Order: sequence, then structure tokens, then C-alpha cells
Amino acid sequence: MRCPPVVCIVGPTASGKSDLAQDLAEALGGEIVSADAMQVYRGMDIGTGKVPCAERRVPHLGLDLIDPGEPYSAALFQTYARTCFDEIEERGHRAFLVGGTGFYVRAAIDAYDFPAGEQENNPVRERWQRFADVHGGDALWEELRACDPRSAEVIHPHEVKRVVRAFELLAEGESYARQRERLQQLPQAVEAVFIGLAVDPSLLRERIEARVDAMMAAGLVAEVESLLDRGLREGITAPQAIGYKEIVAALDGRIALEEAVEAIKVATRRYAKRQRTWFRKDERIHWLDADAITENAARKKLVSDALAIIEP
RNA sequence: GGUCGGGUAGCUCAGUUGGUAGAGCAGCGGACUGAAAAUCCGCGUGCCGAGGGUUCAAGUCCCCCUCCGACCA
Repeated sequence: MRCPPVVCIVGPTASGKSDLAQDLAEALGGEIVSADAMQVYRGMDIGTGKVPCAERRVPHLGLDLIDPGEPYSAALFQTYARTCFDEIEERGHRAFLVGGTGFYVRAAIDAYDFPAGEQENNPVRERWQRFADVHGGDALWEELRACDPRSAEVIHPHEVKRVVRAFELLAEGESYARQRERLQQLPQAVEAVFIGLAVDPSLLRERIEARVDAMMAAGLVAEVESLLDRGLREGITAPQAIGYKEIVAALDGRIALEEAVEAIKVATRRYAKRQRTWFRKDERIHWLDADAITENAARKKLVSDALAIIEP
């Protein structure tokens, strides 16, 4: 394991992760690796809240890795992030893993073992997905119960994605249930310090509102239009992004633009809530109050508090 | 001024022949091992606009007031 631990900065959208990360990386000679399932897509800039190139004071990795038509996954991110950590260390720099995709953060740091096997064009996935389309999710779950009762027990019948995944694992000689047990006491694969940014919910709501309005003013609609020419619709992951699916619906005339904007705000709030739920249970995280991060003095205090956590 | 609608959960609305209310959305809580900004699970007391009346019992019927909307003047 590396000597200087990777610094992980987590928290909900609009909590100020990017700003804090840059301040810290600048102070400690660091490089930032984004842990964000949507910022990996090229051309998805405004809507994903990517730090604009002109504002990057330190190297940013984990951005613009693939085109919107391509799939991506936590497993791919795991290998990518760990390679980044090694290379950053070789350069004598400090690695900062910053992002709101909790699953990606855990995949990078913890000893998640994704079994070998192709994700793309996986015939097993296609087969069972088709089964679900034809016979319904409950019937699919019944099939799983017949083959692997222990896994069926821990997956809700409506969780079609996970039921399908359980079949994939089964084909690789693995059981979803057994894999899940290992999750309980998972060792860390990478040495790390965790810093979480906490923001009062009503304050976060206001910040999200302002951020979405700013995205619209920055030209989100034009960005989506150009992405449609680059295969956004053909993708599996990218078209699910908040801010993109709603604008696409508006461009298709299914909803009004004002409705789309409101829908983006609601979806972002709900996303922030899920992020809170995800990170809240991780006892490794040192939480810092980021209510006033927009103020200069508060931001300086946040940086010094964070430095005290990173290097006691 | 008159006629007709309507005022029920934060919002949009249900509420059968009177038995003191229920959906969707929002919100809150939770799950999460190759789609994770995804996917899924759980949580519904609110002066039923105010006041009065009929009734064993009124969101539901009657009277009156009030507010909103439409139409007629």
C-alpha cells in the first residue's frame, strides 16, 4: 500500500467538493481523480458540473474517458482509478479522489472483486433481460429462486437489474448472495482518508436551484443538441444523466422547457438525498460543515480543518 | 348585482346511497459488488374554507358568510 493515503472527498452534489479538492491539491501538490459516473463522458460538461478547463489549477483525471454512446462501469473505473493512483505516486504527487458516485469511490478504494468476464454483449445478460421483458420481473425472479434460492432471498423481485446480474454471476460460477456477504467486512485495497462535506438540506436545495439555473444560462440546451448528433440516444448510461434526459424530452416536444428545468431540479434533489444516504453510513468519513463554503473565510477554515485531518 | 363551478395532505386531485378521509407527485427514511446521476423498498392526521342547523352520526344534506374561477348583467 502506498505511504501517503489517497484523499477521498465525498458528499452530495453542490456541496463544494470540487473547490475544496482544488484548494487542497494545490496546497499539497496533488492531482485530482474524479469519481463521477457521468463526468467520464466526453462532451457532457455543463450538465455534469465538470470543472471548466480554464478553472483547473491542478491536473484533473477521470474526465472525458469515453463517448456518450459507450457503456461504462464501476469495474472499469476501478482499474482506471488504481492506475491513476500509481501514476500519480510515481510523479511524486498526492492523489485526491473526489466525486459523488459512492459506488465508484468504493470500487476504487475497497477490495471489491468484480469477477472476470465480458460486460458488453454478454449473452447471459441479454438472455435474461429478454426473459424479463417477455414474462415480467416476477417470473424472472421465480427463475432465480429455482436456480439460486439464497440469492433470490436477498434481492427484491422488482430489482430486475440485480436479478439479471445474479444470473450473470451464476454463469461465472459465483453467487450474488455469497458476494454480498463479503461486503459486510470488506478490507480496503487502497490506503485512504475520507473527508465528507455536509450541507444543511434547505441550503443545499437553494444551491441546487441556483446551479441548475446557471447550467441553463451556460447553454445546457445547446450542449444536449450537439450530443444528440454524437450518439447520446444510443448510449446506455449517458442518456440517463440528470439534466440530459429532461432536456432531450423537451427537445422531443414531450414536455415544455420550463417543466424540464423543474424536473432537473427535483431529480437533482432526489439524487442528493440518495448520496446522503449512501455516504452517511460510512464511518470512515470525517464530516466537515460546508454550509458557508461560498464565503472566503469559511472556505479557508474548511481547508485548514481538512489539512488537519489529512496530516494530523 | 345574478347564475353556475370549486375551496380536502406541501402541490394536483379522489371521496360511492351521510358512518370523523385516500391516490399520484413532492418530502423523509432505507438498500446498493460489472447500468449507480441508475435501480429498488418503506413511511399518509390533514382546524376536509368559517359559522350555524338537521341527524345517534356530516367532507358528504340545509342555511349563512367568505375566497377563487367561469358565465350573465
